[in-house]
Amino acid sequence: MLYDANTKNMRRNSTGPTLKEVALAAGVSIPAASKVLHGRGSSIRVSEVKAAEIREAAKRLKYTPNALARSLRSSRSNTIGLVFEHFGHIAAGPQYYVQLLDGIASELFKFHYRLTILPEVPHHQVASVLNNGTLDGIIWCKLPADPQLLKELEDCPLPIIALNTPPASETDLCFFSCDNEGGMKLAVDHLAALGHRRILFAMELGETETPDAQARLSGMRQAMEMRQLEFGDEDIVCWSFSADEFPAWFASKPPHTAVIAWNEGIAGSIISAARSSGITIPKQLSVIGFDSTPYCDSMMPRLTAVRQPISEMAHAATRHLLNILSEAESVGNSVKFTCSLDVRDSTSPPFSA
Amino acid sequence: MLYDANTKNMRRNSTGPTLKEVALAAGVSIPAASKVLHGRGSSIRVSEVKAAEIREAAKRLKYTPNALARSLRSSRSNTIGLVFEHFGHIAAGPQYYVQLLDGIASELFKFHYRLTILPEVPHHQVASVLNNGTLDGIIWCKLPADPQLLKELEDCPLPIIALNTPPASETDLCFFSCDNEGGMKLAVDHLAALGHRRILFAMELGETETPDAQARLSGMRQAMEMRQLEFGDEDIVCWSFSADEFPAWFASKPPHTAVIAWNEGIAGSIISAARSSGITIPKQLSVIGFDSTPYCDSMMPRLTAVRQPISEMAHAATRHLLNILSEAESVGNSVKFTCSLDVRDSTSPPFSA
DNA sequence: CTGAAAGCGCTAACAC
DNA sequence: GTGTTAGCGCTTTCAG
Repeated sequence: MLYDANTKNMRRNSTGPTLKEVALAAGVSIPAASKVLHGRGSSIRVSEVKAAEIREAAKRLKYTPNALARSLRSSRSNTIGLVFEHFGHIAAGPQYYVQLLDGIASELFKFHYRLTILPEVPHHQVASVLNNGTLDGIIWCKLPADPQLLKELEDCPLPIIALNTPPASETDLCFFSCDNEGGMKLAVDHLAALGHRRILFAMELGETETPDAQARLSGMRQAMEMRQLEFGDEDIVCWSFSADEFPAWFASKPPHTAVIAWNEGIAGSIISAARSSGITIPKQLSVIGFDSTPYCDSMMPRLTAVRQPISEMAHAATRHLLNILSEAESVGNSVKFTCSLDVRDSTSPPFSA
Repeated sequence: MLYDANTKNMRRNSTGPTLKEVALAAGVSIPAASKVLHGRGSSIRVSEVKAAEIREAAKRLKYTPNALARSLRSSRSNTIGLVFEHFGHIAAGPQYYVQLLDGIASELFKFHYRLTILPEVPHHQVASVLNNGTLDGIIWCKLPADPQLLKELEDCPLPIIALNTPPASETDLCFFSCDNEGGMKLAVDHLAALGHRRILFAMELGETETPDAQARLSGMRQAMEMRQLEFGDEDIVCWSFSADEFPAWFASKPPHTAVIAWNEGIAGSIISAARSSGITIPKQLSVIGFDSTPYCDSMMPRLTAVRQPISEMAHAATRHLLNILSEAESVGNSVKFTCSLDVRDSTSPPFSA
């Protein structure tokens, strides 16, 4: 005997008809229907006649497979989770974030994965948020260098990719990042070649402790040292987005002739602050930003900026995760991407030169 | 007898320990453990002693509830799906999209919902993509006015909110949109008050057929008519993002003294095209954009723009969806948000005036 | 070729 | 108080 039409579980719930109902309608067993409609089960062979009936029934009933049940069974959700440290910034902040998101999503979609954006994950309970069956893997942007967090992540059985995070020494997570040091060197070299000797680094409030920030700082330090240019604490400033304090700063600080900004957002606010203080850029002050995005072209003057290959990085990281998922492939390969410099109009030889 | 320790299902799979293992470790039944750890089941009462043991076991084993199983049982995934018509634009396009995304996400996270970004949904198989158990509700941005699609959506048992979509007459979906007509009227009024009589509308390639676009166009038409200003096909132009054709256009077209741009992106490209052609803005040409975002402030001159309350709209739409979910509340309330005008520096009386 | 049976991990109704 | 019994919808042996 097959399935009883008046079992109480036959109620049409919100998810629509089930495989059982289709099987019933077609007069076959559930596994048969499963095989025909989803083509999995190895040991089941269905005659073309029955198969046609099953397909017909499914169509007529508008059968929709329940992904939840399938995932529960197969331990595969076909969904990747994205963790953004400081997601709140995504709209307010630089374009950088969107490009990352875009790159990840487009790659994922190509392979029929879904993307779930997670709220900020409490660092002490990573597992319960991530490892709950709904996610096949994680991409964590700007993973903080908190050793305890790293430890927890390693205990988490899910494959995790740290994107835009410089590799941390003592773990075997997989890191995708840009060569921050190299990028800073490009910026310093460009300015030095133009004749600048005293250069300011403008950080963003709240970002100073991130691995990225540390890397850029040390990159700048090295590059300046290499050219025997002065670079000390006085040459590092933490900018708030409004930059109201600009005029005072410009008058009081050491005679910097150029600024390297933590990101395009900071650079933009420096430029507009300068403009409203009547300071001419680049004549009186050269400005370089980190991250070369469409933003940079809309500024006036157009912003010279270090370019990290954001989309490439996002693609590569995503692809790597997908590879791990499909073939249990080489985990632990960290990749560092080279930066380049997009020279636009916000840099020139210093006025005095 | 409780659970047998050497049943073969006891293997530690990738999702970690199960309720069963916790129950076993604590020497209680599965429902008891469930009740204590997740506090649901009504009819079960557990002694404090056992409860403590259960909690202890869970902690020791690092038990993580499987959200998949729970969702399957409860028909609730605590996840909202987001459909962006043309998601590809999100990084390249105007900030508008990000702000929407940001608004939705932040509201959702507040209520412990997750956000899943869906790839573009094939219009002929909406149900199978959306109604598969993994989503509690949908927010569809820029829902196209395709009647067949609307029909399919109505058949879909999931609550669906159309965000940034003017209400379509014949459905009972719920629409959240801005008053495009009113916004265009503000723009026209502003320009007319400054003395402009011939105004161009610069659309975006590929957007011209969207409901939003139609609404803005008709809004502009009405506003111009009301003031008895000329407005015909010659006054509508479709701009590609590069706007290389600007100089030719500026020389050949009717003597427009002002442009209203479909969005900030278009406006920005007009401004920079004008700049490189040696045309002064606003003196020789006033420019107004739709969507007042941080972009507008970074342009030179700063862009006068119509503001739709993007974040508010996103919040309201999200909240509404959540309400429907929690109380099966009033579906079908469409809301239209009022626009305002942010006057900045890209508009002035026409040169000739 | 095809159906019955077991079970993914969890919850809810019903005993005692 | 506490355990047993039934499934959520689907897939996968395993018998015939």
